[in-house]
Amino acid sequence: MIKLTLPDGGILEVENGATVLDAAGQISRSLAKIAVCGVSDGKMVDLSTALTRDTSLRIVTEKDPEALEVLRHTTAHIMAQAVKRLFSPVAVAIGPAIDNGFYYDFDLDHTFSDEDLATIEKEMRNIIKENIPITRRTLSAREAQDYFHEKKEPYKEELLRDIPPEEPISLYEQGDFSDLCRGPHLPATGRVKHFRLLSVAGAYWRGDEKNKMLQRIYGTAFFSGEALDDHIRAMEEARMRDHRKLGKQMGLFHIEPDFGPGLVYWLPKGAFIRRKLEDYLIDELIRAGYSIVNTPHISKSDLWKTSGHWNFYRENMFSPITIDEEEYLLKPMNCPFHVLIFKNETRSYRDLPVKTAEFGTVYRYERSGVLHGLMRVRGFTQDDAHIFCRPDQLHQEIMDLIAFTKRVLHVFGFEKFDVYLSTRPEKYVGELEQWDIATRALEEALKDTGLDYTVDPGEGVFYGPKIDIKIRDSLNRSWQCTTIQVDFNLPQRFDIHYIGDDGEPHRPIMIHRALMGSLERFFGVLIEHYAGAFPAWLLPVHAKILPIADRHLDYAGRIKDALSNSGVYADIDSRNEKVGKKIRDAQVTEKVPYMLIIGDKEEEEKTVSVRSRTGEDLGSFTLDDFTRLVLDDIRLKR
RNA sequence: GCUGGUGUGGCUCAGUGGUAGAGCAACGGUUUCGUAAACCGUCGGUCAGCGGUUCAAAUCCGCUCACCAGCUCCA
Repeated sequence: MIKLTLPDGGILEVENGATVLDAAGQISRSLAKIAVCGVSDGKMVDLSTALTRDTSLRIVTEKDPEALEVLRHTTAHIMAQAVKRLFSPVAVAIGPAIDNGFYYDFDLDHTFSDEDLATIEKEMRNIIKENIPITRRTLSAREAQDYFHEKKEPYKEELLRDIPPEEPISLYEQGDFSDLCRGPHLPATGRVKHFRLLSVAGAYWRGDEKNKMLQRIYGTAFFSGEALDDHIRAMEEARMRDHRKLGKQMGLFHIEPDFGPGLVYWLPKGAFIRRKLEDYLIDELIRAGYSIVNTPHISKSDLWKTSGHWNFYRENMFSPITIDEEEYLLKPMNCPFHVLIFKNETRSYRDLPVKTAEFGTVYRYERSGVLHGLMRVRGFTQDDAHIFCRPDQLHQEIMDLIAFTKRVLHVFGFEKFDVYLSTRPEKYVGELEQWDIATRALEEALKDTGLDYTVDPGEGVFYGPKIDIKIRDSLNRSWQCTTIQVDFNLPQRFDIHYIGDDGEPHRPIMIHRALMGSLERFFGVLIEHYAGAFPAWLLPVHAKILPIADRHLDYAGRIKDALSNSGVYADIDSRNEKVGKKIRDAQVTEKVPYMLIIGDKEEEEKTVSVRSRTGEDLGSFTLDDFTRLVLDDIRLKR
């Protein structure tokens, strides 16, 4: 007998050699039914794993988050098996579980179509019906090499070469299919029930564009039909919220693909919202001690040579413009200009930190395949700022920035963030020692604010490491907006300094930061986050007045004027339409916060009937009460 | 940039070799209406662009551009 320590601290005695499933069954029959795998000694193991010594054991069930990973991984194997049954020859590459599902990469001559997905799905259902046991066996590196060589799986052979020789190599087999895999897996194909293949796309082998492009099939799987349906519904919801769709429908922005892909036109309503965002932010910036500046859109290439952009960022810059035989470049960043503003006067250590902020419009060349609505464009406006500070101020400034960022993002209802610390990339400028100091400063600030963060090795900018804060929106999707970057390099390149209390010149440290990131992207995120239903404080129309018949137009006009005098923006739908149609347009298409329905009754009682865009009838209001309601919304930014 | 798909009036889409269609929007009228689409009529397209095949091309072929799903990259 051996002793198993369970998560609750209890000890379970089982026979030496009993499997994880046996142990689960010994705890309870129902547990064994929903068991997916086990965690023993901190390692995920199959249900069929034999236990041969005293150890800790936790049974992972369908309710645990890790279980989905196992399910999806197994579903990926079933998909690969189906593809191998249907097509030949096929080489399989990798097929992991990912955030919302799984994928598998294949190399074959036939190109998959959507019809193929249906066929593959059908074959997968066959495999599931066959309820094939999934078994694991381990073999030596040599055996594995021979095995996959014989099976003509060159990608597996390549993967094998990267596995350290001392590590055991495991193979998972289900009937006519086998795969190199760490596992664990479900015990049989029949355990997979609710899945869906979603799309097919190209993907480079190992994500490197120098390698061959493979075909990737994406899919997802869940333990219950409801969970799968929920997920499909959420995908549908995300499609409905797509900022490109809503932007068109609501008249927020526009792009002219024929006259400049990735270049954004802010339509009146979108431009109004942008102005409100800018006003709000400028207010906050001034309060936080920033100076608002404006700088040119182009400058001579010399500036970009000095800054290092010409060497390290050229592939993202637009081609030079020649003016009076001099070469000018469109700015991809604002930082060199802010450095020049700093340099424009002699700075004392007492002046520091100097904080310059600008809504600076920059242009970056992006490869044609990556443009995406407002999220990825070629011209955008950053809510950019640069902080020039003394070394002893660095830590506090970063702390302040993180707090400032959180405060502003909370206003928009963003409560959850993913924080990344990106370290030195392959192409970089400056000395290693300074990179270390900068990276440490960011890391310490992160630790001191108590934020959880992930290190992203090699993902920093060429001049310094950075903290990226990704926003989770209302659908729990993640967007990168905020970035905080420490830079020792530009101050050096431009030879800027301040006079210290010792009367000597000293080099300041520079922090680059963008909070919303780009106004375009932030706007896109907001559209999807709010599903187009912007809070009143950002909107050009707070209330749509909907007269029932033409004879109410006079009263409608008087209401509009009265509201306007108290700072509530109202519009009248004076079209010759029935009120149902006016409601539909105001609520569904325009998403105006309030609709004021007025007819004989309202005119008689000097009231308005208020309907919210959520569809709720809020009842009859006096004009004063309604004004107060809207002004409260605006004041509280709700 | 790469792989696959798509490109038809302002919008959403039908039309697979034989004279370009629908709904919505716009415009003109009728109707004056009580909480998610009234009715009638009118206008509007060198079918992304260029070239080719054909008696004949939105439709078949080639190139270019753009968009979409990804890969890669990033605010």
